[in-house]
Parts: sequence; C-alpha cells; structure tokens
Amino acid sequence: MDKRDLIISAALKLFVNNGFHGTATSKIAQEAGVANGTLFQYFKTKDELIIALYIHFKDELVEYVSRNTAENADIKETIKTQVLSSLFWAIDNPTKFRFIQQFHTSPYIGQVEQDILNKQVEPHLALIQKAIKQGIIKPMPADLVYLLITNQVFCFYLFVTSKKLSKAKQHETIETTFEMLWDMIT
Amino acid sequence: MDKRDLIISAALKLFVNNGFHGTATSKIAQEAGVANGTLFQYFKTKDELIIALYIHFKDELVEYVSRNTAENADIKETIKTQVLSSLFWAIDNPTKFRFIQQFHTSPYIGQVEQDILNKQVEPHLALIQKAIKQGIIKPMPADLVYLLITNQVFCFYLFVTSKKLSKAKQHETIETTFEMLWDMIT
Amino acid sequence: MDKRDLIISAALKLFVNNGFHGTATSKIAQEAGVANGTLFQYFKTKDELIIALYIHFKDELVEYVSRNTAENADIKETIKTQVLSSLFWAIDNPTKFRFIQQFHTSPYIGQVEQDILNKQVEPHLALIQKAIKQGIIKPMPADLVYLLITNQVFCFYLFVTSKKLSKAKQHETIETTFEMLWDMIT
Amino acid sequence: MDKRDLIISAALKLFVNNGFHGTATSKIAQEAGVANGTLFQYFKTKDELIIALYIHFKDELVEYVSRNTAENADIKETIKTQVLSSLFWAIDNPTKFRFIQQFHTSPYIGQVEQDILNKQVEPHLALIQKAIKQGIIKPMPADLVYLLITNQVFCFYLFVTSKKLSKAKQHETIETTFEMLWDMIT
DNA sequence: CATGAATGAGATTTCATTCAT
DNA sequence: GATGAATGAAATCTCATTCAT
Repeated sequence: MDKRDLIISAALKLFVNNGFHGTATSKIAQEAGVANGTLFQYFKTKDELIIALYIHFKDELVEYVSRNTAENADIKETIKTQVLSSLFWAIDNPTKFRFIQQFHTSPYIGQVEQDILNKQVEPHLALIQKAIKQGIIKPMPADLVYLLITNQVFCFYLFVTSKKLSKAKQHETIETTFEMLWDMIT
Repeated sequence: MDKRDLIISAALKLFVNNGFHGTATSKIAQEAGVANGTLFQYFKTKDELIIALYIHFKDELVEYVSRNTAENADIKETIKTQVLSSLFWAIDNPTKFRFIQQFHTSPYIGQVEQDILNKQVEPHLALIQKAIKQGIIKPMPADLVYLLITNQVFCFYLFVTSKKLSKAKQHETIETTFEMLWDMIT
Repeated sequence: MDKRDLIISAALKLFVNNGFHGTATSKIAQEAGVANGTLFQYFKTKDELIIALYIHFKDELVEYVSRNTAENADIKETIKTQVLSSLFWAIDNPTKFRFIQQFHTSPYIGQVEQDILNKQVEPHLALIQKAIKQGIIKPMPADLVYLLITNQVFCFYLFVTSKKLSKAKQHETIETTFEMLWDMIT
Repeated sequence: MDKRDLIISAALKLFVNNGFHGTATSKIAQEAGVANGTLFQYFKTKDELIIALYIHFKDELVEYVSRNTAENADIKETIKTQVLSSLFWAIDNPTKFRFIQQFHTSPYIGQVEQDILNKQVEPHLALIQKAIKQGIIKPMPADLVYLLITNQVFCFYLFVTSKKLSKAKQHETIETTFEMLWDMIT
C-alpha cells in the first residue's frame, strides 16, 4: 500500500471515531506510519484531505451501485436494486458509510463543487422524474422523493447495524422495508 | 434577559451558523455582551454549554409537542398531532431545530446521559408499541418505526424550508406526506 | 512596565539582532517573560507586531526631531537642526534606529498605510520646496533632495558608530559633514 | 544554459520579488525547471546559494566597472567613470542591483568572508586615499568618503528609476548629481 | 549527475480555561 | 457575581534538506 492510501485509511478511521475536529493531522500521520509533513505532500490542507476522502468514498459507493444496477425496463426493479445495493455496500463498509453521513451533515459539504454533487444526484433524479411521468410514482417534487428514499436508506442502515441480525434476517428486513417505502411513494 | 439567557441565545446563533468547532467561547461571550469569564460561571466547560443547550431546546420541543397533544383514544390522531406539532415547531424555530439536528449528528450525543435520552423517547415508543399490539401499525420493531417517523419529520422539514411555500401550502404538504407515512407503517 | 511594553522591548532587541525572519514569536514571548499567547493578545499577527513597532519608533524619532526644531525663519538652521537631532537620536537609540532602517529596506514597508508615511515625509518635503522656491537650494526635484539628505544621515550614522569617537569628535564630524551636504545642495 | 545558471536566474528573480525568507528553495527549483534536490547538488545550503549569488553579481558589477575604467592619470575622471558605470550597470541590471542592495541590508552580509569584501573595496579605498594625499579630496577618513560615494550611487539609482526618464535625461541627471557629489568631497 | 518523495523540526496562531481584582 | 488579561497546550502547515533510485 502506498503512503497516500495509508493516509486515507488512517484518516477514515480516525475521523469516524473522533470527528473531523477531534482528529489532529499529526495523529493521522502517526496512525498511517508516515511523517507529519508527508500528509501535506498529498493533501495541501486538512480540509482538502477531508473533501478528497468524501469524493473518494462517495465515488466508490456510486460506482458500486451502478455496477450492480442492470439497465432494466422495469423502473421499480431499477430503483429497488439501487436502494438495496446502497444498503449492502453500507453494511459491508460501515466506516466509509458513516464517514459519508458525517460529511453530509458537516459544513464541508458546502465546499464541494456543485458539479461533482450534481453529477452524482442527477441520474437518480432523472429516473424518479421518469417514474412520475409514467404515473408509477405519485405526483410529487422529484427532490422530495429522492430525499425520502435516501433518508430511508439511512434509517435502514441504522436499524440493521444496531441489531446484530444474521445476513438472512438483514435481507428480509431490507426487502420488507423497501416494499413499505415503495408503497408510500407509489 | 439575564446573562445566562444572553449566553444561550448567542451560543445558539453562533453554533448553528459556524458549527461547534467553528465557534470560540470568546465569540459567544462577545455576541452575548458579557465578559469572557462570565460564560464559565454558568457553564463549567464549552462541552457542558453545548450539552445544556441541547437539553434545553430538546425539552422545549418535547414540551411543546406534549402541550399540543390531547390525550386521545384515537392513536392515529395522537401520532399525527405529535408529528405535525413537531414540524410546526421546527418551522417556527428553525435555528433551534437545526441546532438539535446538528447535535444529533455530532459526537456530543454520546455525552448525554442515557437516562435523559430515554425519558424523551420512551413515551413515543410506548405509544407505538400500543399501536402495534392493537394491530394498527404493522408488526415491526417499535424502534424502527420511531426511527422512520423521526427521519420523515426531518425530511419534511428540509423540504418545506428549502421551497418557500405559503403557510397554507406548507400545511397541505405536511398533511399529504403524513398520510403517506401513515400508509407506509399501517 | 506593562506586558505590552515588555513585548515591544523584547521584539526590538531580537529583531535587530536576528532579523524579522530569524526571530520566532515564541522567542519574543520568552525574552519578554510572558506566555506565548499573550503576545497575540496585543498584536494579532507577527506582521502587525513588526509594523506597530515601526510606527512606534518612527513616531518617537519624528516627535523628538520636531520637539528639538525651533520654528525658525532661517531655513538652513531649521534643516540643520533636523538633520543633527535625527543623528543625535540615532546615536542615543542605535537599536531603534537600526530597526527603522531594517524596516525601510524590508517588504513590510509596503504594508504601512501610505497616509502614515506621507504624514511623516510631507513637512520635510514642504520645507525643501520652500527653500528651492527661495533659491536657497538648487533647482531639483524636492524628493531627490530629501533622498540625498536622509541617505546622508544614514551614512553619518554608520560612520560615527563604526569608529568609537568621543562625543566632542562626533559633533565635530557631524557639523563638518552637514556643511558638506549643504554645500552640495545649495 | 546549464542547470546551475537556470537555478541562479530563478533564484535571483524570486529573491528580489519575494525576499530571501519569502522564497522557498522548492519554488526556486520549480521556477528553474529542475528537481528539488538538484539545487542542493550545486549549493550545499540555501544560505550558500544566497551568498554565492551575491558574490556572483557583485563580481559582475566590479568586473563591469573595472572594464569600463581606463587607467587614467586624472583621478576625478577615474572616479567619475567608476560612479557612472556603476550607475549604468545598475540601470541595465535592476534586478541584480536590487539583489545586491537587499543582501547588503540583510544579516547574510555578516557571513561573507571579510577577505572577499575587502578585495572588492580596497582598490577604491586606495584611489580615494591617493586623491586625499594629492589634496584633491578634502582631508577625511577614506572610508567615510567611500560610504558617501556608494550611498550617493544608490540614491541616484532610486531616483532615476522612480521617475521614468529618457536615456538622455538620465545621463544629464547623473552628470549633474555627480558634479554635486564631487563638489561636496573636494 | 538528477530526481522528487519523504522527513521532522519548528513557526505561527488559536482558544478553552483560570484567577486576581 | 462579573471581569478580562493571561496562560500554554495543541493544532495546522512550511520548508530546508536528505537519500534511495
């Protein structure tokens, strides 16, 4: 593993455990096993590190979801696969997922270029809009629907990880709650 | 307004605008118009101030909701009133509500005694459990239902405040979305 | 002596001995016998400290010169008194004078508000212009004359301090060289 | 141009624009288009680079002046030619000249071996002493005369470059001011 | 010779907290 | 109770210099 990756791993772990502010850059370097200054060769500032981490892991999630989403005529199936694969990724990568959540509710989100954020959100909004036009989803603002779905994903995640469920039970809960969500918006 | 209240108001405003870490205690004192040291007469540490603020405003919300909830035989009506009055309070007190959200997603939440958190949540869980026993709400863990409801409230809040809706339109959206939520869990 | 003055004294000494860059703020605090942070209560940044020092000592010099310059019909006498009292001040306050020189040849000079610089220079330029109009000083740009005079003062200072002359010999040299300067520009 | 020269050019430019302290060695390497470490192959330390630059350009000036100074029986002519050619070199090489000035007023000057400084100054001092013995220059310490002359050169340089004079006007001013200087010391 | 990643000492600055008045 | 000057630990970031390739 090269030093950049060592730093990213160390930063992820410490930020999630102690928060952005509670984590000194020197602790990250120490945890990564590199010198203090090395961190700043890869990331000009602590802020840049935090934002780079977000983009890094968010891309990983987006990429995972799109890899697992077959292009499908059935919109419900498509959305379901996306929700489920988000959740599975979150369950398999809890630290990364919590980092993303932490970032979303922090002031740093305002420092990410709008372009980057849009590029991740737009495909989903487009899909929702299509579903609304086809009368599949109730007539509502697409961004409200998106908000409801992503929050639901977060709820599921919290619930599933707070109970120590077996993989089978996890899948069952997720299936059930997705159907509830779908009933709600259709 | 006595100095304690001046400090609380100033802290609320600054914490919401600049975050916990982005707000120095000296700025709070300045904004409150009191001396640097005075803050520490009322709150032993900055952390204690933050936690006291959370308990203060959370109590205000809980108190408002319970004041507006008539003891009612109809469980749906009871829950609906609670959800709606939470939302109305949030819309009328956006700064306080955002403070509460900010606190919930911060590491400080771990410093609040479990007792205090339980005391606020238990009545709601009890109500949900009752509704499940009566077959009104689908058979699910009560805490998942609670999670779904509170997150929904937060979603609605985000949506209602992001669009500048008229009071009438706000009420309409809230009514509609509550019915959707209710359909989902029943 | 209050802490502000202690800091000023310590900073003066260290800056002159080691240069602006060669002097760490922590060394200044140490030399002044105050805590690290105390320095930054009085001066927001190291730059502000350096600039404040300049204005402080330059004012002291200007004030000294004007206190010692009798309003005099005879322009030569006036200028001579100014030059001589500048020199005497420099000889009595070599550290402060060297600080001023150091500052003048540093990039910090660009950070001093033009107003402040003008206020110090203008009276002298006006006097020179008057002398030129009256035909006392050769027709030349007033700022060139000013430049020549101030540089001469600096030369004298360097010379007088490099040799360890007696007070009497000092005065003699200064008198002679001023006459040379005066011959040059008249 | 070989790498050593590239480094020298880059360093000159950056030191004059940003000061010694304001210029990181990495910036110099970057500007020169060489690797970070390459700089240290040619100059053991940053200080050594700065001092080498000074000796380099000062030699260039000295060499230029002596090349333009015909051995001449007439001492006034000799000195005049030296002063004028110094000035012309300064006007043609403002960056190098400003570097030399910057160096003279920096603590680095103390790090140059006295031998080197003497070797540059002594011929001039000898000439001045000869002029004093012949009664051409007033009886004064030779080093004071030298100080006066070099400072005058610096004054002229400042003046000539601050006004945007034509070449012709430049020469005229220089001629006039030299005569003034000469009157002063003779 | 040339490279540039890595180093780590050190510099400036912030800020929660104390305490004499 | 109220004050605010003083504290000093700690945080971020810079940069001259080294050395394995």
